[in-house]
Amino acid sequence: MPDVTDHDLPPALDLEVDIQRVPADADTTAGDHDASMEAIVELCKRRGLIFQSSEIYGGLRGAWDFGPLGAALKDNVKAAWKRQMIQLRDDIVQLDASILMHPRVWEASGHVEGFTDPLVECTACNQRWRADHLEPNAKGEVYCPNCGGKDFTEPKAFNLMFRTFVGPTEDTSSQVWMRPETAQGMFVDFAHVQLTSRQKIPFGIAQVGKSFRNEITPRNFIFRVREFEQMEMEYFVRPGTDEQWHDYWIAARWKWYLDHGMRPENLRIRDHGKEELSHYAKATVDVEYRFPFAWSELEGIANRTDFDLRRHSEFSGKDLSYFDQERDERYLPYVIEPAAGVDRSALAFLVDAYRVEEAPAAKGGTDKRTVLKLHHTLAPIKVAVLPLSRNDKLVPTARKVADALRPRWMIAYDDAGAIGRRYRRQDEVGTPFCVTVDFQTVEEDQAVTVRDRDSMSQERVSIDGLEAYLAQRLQLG
RNA sequence: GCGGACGUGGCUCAGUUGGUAGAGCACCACCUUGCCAAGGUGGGGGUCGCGGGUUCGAAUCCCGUCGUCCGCUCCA
Repeated sequence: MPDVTDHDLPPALDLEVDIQRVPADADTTAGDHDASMEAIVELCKRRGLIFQSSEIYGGLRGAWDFGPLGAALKDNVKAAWKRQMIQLRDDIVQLDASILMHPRVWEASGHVEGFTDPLVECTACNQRWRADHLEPNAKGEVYCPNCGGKDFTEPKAFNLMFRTFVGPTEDTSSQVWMRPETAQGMFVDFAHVQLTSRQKIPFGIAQVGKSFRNEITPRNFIFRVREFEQMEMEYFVRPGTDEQWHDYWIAARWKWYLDHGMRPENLRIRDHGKEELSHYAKATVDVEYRFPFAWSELEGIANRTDFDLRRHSEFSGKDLSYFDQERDERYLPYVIEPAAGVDRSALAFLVDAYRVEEAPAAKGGTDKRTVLKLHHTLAPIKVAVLPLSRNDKLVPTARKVADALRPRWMIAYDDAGAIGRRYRRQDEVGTPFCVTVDFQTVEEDQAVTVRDRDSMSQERVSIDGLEAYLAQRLQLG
């Protein structure tokens, strides 16, 4: 086998902040945090960002709806991910595979078997256990670790995948699964995408989409849910270069979170322990965020080896190996997979941006303001246009200013209530800039006041130059 | 799935021993030449998660169900 050349290896990445890497058994306790989960949930509900699914019917556990601003935030997270993963590179292409796939896909992937836990229940104390986790005693009898009872219900298979049926009959031949991860789409379509996009290894396929897992216990707001969205990328590399590429993607993903405003002290990389590794992985790290409830996973970055392509080759009978023309050799690529959760990332960005600060009050002294210091790229609304008061002189001009900016950014227009109150409203949902139209604007200078969310400083800017000014101040991309 | 707590207007809550719901904030309209929330006047909005039961009568008692939180189990 020829030597591995630089051509196959990842480029170096400059990191402004060193990666904080911790061992598998690192403490998960979150400690003090600026925002409580209660405060976040309350804000999301009150401002219509995120609320329970099917609320008028009592809600459905583990399912959440994203309202106008929440949907915009989530879109911005996904767009920021796709920008880094796809738009700014020429070695990664996008895929949008279907949620329903051939049932054999999930046999090959190991999900039919590996995602099924045999659960038994102790008839004495009703505690439930995984049958394969119960330890026999000296006599070889299986007993309940809780009460010592020896009578259990029959093992009941609990599969984390949702099941449904295609076509008019509901029998086993028409049964299909709803995907528990988007990754298999990239593996199953690997050869087709590689060929048609004329990519050479190393290269990647990226996908953003919904996945479904029938979690036993949805918990922590939108952190663990049954229907969720993933941002996954499968990067195919030459065996032997996989560990370098694994390190590269860990660094690249670390950088991405920081580039989008996440505070480094709330972020860390945790290695998986051996018993923690998935059935497909040779090595995995989690990108963890310090949520108010605990350090918890935002993203897993796994070295999946050639497990998936090998299994799909076996199960489908189709050769999924790659032929390297330069080397004149054929091999099954190894895969490095950064797989991030959209919903939990959005939650982490919200928590991280949430501040309660001292702010000057109108009648002297100070006052509290709640402000989401979201990165400009992620803010649902970029600019709010506010006439100083609702007034026949100011409103038409303010409307005109707002309409002129709309084609370029998400704009809010608000003329209800006191100006200070409206600033607070915009702070609360993270709008970076407020533009205020006053009497001086229409009577004298055709200029407006631009107020900065973070510093609360103000600057006078002519209407003619407003768009260019904002474009320069907004840090997007 | 088990155990515990809980579920009252958009939000946060109060509702005494069961007799047909209140507050603050928010919201809407008008007034206020007004730049960082909580001035004035007026106004809309809940039948008490949902279903059933007991009762002359239930937000208040009972059962079921859905949901939330904590712990266990499990897990991205």
